[in-house]
Amino acid sequence: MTSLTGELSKAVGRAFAAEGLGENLGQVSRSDRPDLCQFQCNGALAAAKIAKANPREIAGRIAARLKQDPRFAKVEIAGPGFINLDLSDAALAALPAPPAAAAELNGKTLVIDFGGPNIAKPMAVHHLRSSIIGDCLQRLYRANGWRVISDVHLGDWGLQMGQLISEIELRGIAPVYFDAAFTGPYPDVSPVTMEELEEIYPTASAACKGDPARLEKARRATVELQDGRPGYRALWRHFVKVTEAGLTREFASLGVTFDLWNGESSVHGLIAPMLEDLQKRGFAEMSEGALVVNVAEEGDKKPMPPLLLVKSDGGVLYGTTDLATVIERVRDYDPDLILYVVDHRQHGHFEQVFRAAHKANLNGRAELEHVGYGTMNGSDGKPFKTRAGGAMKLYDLIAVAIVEANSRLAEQGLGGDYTAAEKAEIARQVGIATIKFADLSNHRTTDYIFDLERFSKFEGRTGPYLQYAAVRIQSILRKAQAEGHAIGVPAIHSLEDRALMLQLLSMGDAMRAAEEKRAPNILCDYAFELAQIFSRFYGAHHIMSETDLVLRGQRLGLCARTLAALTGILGLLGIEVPQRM
RNA sequence: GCGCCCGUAGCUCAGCUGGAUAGAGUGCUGCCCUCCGAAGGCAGAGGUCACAGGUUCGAAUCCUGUCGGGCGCGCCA
Repeated sequence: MTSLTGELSKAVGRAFAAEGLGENLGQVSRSDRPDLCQFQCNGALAAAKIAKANPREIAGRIAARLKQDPRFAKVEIAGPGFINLDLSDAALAALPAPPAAAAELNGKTLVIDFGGPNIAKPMAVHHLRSSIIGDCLQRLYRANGWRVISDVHLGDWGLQMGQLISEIELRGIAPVYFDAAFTGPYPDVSPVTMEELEEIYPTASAACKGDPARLEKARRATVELQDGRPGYRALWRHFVKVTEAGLTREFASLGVTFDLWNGESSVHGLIAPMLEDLQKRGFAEMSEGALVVNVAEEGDKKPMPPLLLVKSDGGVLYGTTDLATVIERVRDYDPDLILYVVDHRQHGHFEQVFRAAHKANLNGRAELEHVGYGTMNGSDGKPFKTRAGGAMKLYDLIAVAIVEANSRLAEQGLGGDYTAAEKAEIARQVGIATIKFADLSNHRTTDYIFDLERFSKFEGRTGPYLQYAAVRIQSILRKAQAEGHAIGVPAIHSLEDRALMLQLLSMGDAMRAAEEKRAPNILCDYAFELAQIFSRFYGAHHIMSETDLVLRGQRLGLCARTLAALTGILGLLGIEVPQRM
């Protein structure tokens, strides 16, 4: 995706270079003062600081050079030394339309780890963030030309598994899996359903919390599972299978997909060799009965505990599997970058894992980065709970949003001629859009106040507003087609045309900035501004009733381009555009 | 205790590699459907950017301190 300000920065940078100044001073951005100009460059101020010279004098020399460039309709010096720029309408119109999707590959590979649901637990609202931020990023990186491998990375190998197994033993639900004399084969059908697991897990977890002996039993079961006890493995496979069936449905309802359904257990075979290698090379050592990697570094401002690889009871931890997973991903994909889209409270953990990986040189050429996001709290600022005190299920949240969308559809009195199936599909698309946009439009690192009302709003800066804008354009284009009106090449005749064209051409900048900062909210901002600018254009000019056929064609051209851009960005956010709504 | 993050309009939030008059949505007050979809558009009121110092020609943005809030800190994930 080409970057408009990137292109302009090159031109201005050349002017700086020609004056013997740093080329990087020529950085151009959209103007903070749209009333004064379209673009600005503040490099003369920085240059003046470095050279201890007069900024306006430097700006004047740069401006003189830029005036030679016919693309600029205006080159002005303002204030202390801003260089203000306007492109000519001809230059704007001549710029290529940003492609709506998939650029050519840039040769870079990303592995992205997100979702991270756990076995035996239904997805709760707090899984929403990782899922849709991660999904947005994988779509964005693909659109920006990366080869992307996404991995759901199930939590399927830790103490929780031992808690489940031991609880099932205590309840006597399926004794065959605990009979050491049994030689198999084990039953094909799971002894527990997903609903039962959802009840068993919290019970077991609570029991372990209050009873050291009970916890010890769970620990032992975990180690035996990891060591390969056949009955435990067979039981565990049932847990995984039963859970995956539910998770697949949940992710499908969100429109989120993964290339890999790996889990912590996937790297089990890599752990023993990794431990041996780390010990042999002197990176792992025994400490307080556990095998650890010391990751403290000189200059640390805080105590940095070691990364625990093997507990004193012989079990491995998620840091162990995370480290082994780095090895696996480097081996299989040789990525340039591995992103972990995980709650920011895990920051310390990832710092340990990354340090260990770097120290032992396990990460190949891959940069490792924790893309943290804010926690989800209730309106009281405390971790979100339902009235009953439990975590709200993601499924229930989606259902609420869809019900709201449905009632709005009915309120509008529109869609009287829609079939029931079509109404249901529209409500689903609108409901999901509401949730996704409400979540993604916050900067990912800010702590999140979960508010049901917010997830059901349709006015203002919301997902449905954007869908509405796109649907309205589709409607115009459908009518134009029905009446045989030609769609022309966009041209600029008015303020509204110009503003819209500028915004359309800035799509690449938004995508680049969102990638660099791993920040979906930048895409949300862009899409909202685009829709707003279109609405002004739409309010100011007639399209279908325009009698000047050339003008009408040009406006239809702007509509078509806007629709492509809007649909494209919404696609990156994982938001679908209904045919009508 | 140590460390990280945060404190911007009544509310929910952008902006933070320093730059011109600090933005949006919502809520509030008005206006706009005998013309393409009003889930819309336009206008108005609303802010000592927590506080105090400092660096700078210039600070919401950088530095220091204070207050307030959140989070993390070895055998859970």
